[in-house]
Amino acid sequence: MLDERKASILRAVVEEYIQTAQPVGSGHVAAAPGVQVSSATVRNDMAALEIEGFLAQPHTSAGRIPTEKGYRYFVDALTEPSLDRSASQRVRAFFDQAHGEIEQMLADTTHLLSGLTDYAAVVVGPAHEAARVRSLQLVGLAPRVALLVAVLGNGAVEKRTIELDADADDALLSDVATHLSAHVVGQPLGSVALVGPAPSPATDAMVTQVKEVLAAPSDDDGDHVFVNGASRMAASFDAVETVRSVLTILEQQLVVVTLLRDVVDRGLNVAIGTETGMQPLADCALVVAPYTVDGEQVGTVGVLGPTRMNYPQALAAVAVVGQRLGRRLSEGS
Amino acid sequence: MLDERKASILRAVVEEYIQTAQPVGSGHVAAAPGVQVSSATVRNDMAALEIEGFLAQPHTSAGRIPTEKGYRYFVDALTEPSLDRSASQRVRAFFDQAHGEIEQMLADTTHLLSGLTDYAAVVVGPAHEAARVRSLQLVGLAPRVALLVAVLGNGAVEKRTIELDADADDALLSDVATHLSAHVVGQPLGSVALVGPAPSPATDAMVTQVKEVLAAPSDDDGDHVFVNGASRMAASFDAVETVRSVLTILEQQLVVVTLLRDVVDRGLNVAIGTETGMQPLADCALVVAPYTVDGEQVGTVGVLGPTRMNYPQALAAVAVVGQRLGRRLSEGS
DNA sequence: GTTAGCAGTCGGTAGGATCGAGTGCCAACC
DNA sequence: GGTTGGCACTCGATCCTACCGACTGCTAAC
Repeated sequence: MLDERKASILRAVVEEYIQTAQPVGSGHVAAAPGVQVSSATVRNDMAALEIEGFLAQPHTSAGRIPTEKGYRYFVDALTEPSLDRSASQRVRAFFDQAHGEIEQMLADTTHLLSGLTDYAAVVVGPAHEAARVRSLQLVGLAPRVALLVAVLGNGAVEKRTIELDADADDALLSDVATHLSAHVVGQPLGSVALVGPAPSPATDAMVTQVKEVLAAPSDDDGDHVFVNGASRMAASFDAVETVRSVLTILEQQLVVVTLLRDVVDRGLNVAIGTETGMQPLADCALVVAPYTVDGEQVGTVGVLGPTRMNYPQALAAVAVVGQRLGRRLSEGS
Repeated sequence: MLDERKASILRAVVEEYIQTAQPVGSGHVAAAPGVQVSSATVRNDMAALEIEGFLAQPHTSAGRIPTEKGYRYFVDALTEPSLDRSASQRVRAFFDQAHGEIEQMLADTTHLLSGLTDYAAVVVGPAHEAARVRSLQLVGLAPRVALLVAVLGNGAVEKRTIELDADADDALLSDVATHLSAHVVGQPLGSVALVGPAPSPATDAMVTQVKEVLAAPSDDDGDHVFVNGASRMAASFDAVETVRSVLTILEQQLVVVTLLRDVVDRGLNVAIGTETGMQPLADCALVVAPYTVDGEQVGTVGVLGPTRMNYPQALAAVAVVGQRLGRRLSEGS
């Protein structure tokens, strides 16, 4: 909807503002490669862009800064950005050596992503509910306390403490576990179906109780979120109050998960300012990418930075990391 | 070593500075309860306190602020502080309802502590190495990948991914696990002793391999640290650079663990500014308390705030929470 | 040893001048 | 008609100065 030249001018403003954090004047834009007209012409177009809502002026005699709408246009107009050589080298190296516990790997992924972009990185891990149970075990901790341990197909471990109604020795627990295993192993944790009658009454009562615990949603809503690089995020802002309120968001895991899920569900890969739907993130932008394991979306990676973030780089990094992470997680299963 | 009156004056300065963050003048000190002399006398003593290194003057014609040495004297002179009613009520309520996974409980404890003090809270969990193995299991994830899952006496679960040298079916894994269990269950995870010869050659080779993995220190050094309330910490400082560097520290789990351990090992319950041994924490103070399970120190709780923190409150909160946490964790075993 | 009084210091704030980056507009130009 | 150079104008940022006020250190009296 913007003509060629205005689009170039908008792009020049965004790019310079991202770099300098200073309002951009017509002179600078005219000097930018890709803009071949005089500063007077730029001024005319910038005035128009302001009226149309793409740019704003902090005060009369200052340059322009992009509005949310301006960033949005800029982002939408980006051609598929690609990662520079050294960065993609880092990504490759990381995933080549990645191994071990899934949680550790997801946490390390936030390190990688944060290091690549210099913003805060977030990784939402696969929901345990969706993974198939590979093994189930009951371990007694105290006379009336047992720990239910379920190993899932992707290597995650889900555990629930169970307060038993009656004393149980190891043999009984073992019986219950064996009985449950027969019905639960191979099924997704989230859809634990009916379990048939148990061999003995004592076992049966306990089976029922354990099954209830198993079927109940886990304490943490079954979501696993890893955050890293909050300090890098802090460096992007100069008002400590902004930093504080963003930190408050990042500390609430449930909020972070919901936020990412919302953005992904809306089909976006970037949420700018109020597009995030969170007031404290008005000065932030969120770049996300879902990742898939065996063709199914199971999680999300993302970075959180200032609205004036380096979108091309962040988009490329998030896309590549999401893709590689999904591929890596698909290998095991 | 300070006479009565100087001590009162120092205390008055520290208390007011903690509240206002403004240099404290002689007039204010003279008006403080506990100081019965005129401002002129206070001035004389403050000059002396400055020479002795307890106070500093940001500039001539300003009030005084406490130095590290001043805070240190103040803290050492504190009589065992106690928590106010509503706070101890909160602590009691928390531990009365606390239940479930140990990790979740430790994480919730950081919430509690952060909420009580309005600073960042840290809890270092019991090292898995020290806990006795209650159950051990091997679960196959892929033809040559197995997950070793050890349930520990305190309800924690330790897991290690094992890349097998040879293919293994469930029966073989089960054999190996059974064999290992016999030798490992009941022992501390950290001191997995020799395991006798296995029934069959195939089993034996795998037993050896798994035993190696089991004996190796875990990826995360066996320490488990939970941090919360970084946003509250941020609110205590007005230089974003300070916030950033403190966040950088808090993000490095290993550094945090080492830091707390060092402080506890030195027999301190408060580390002020450079006493922490970390340059970025020069403006911070750390209040810590170890907690014991069955009489043995297994972890640490602490809060991190500005040097001008509310020491009495923080000390009381950390002490009480540490004590209750230890007691709560002792129950189960 | 303590206190009242007083001169002196210095950061913080307010008012005013200046500077300069940047704008909007207009007239000329292609 | 779109583009451009020129020009008057705006307004934040910077610097200076004056001033205020919260302190201090010192001295002399108690």
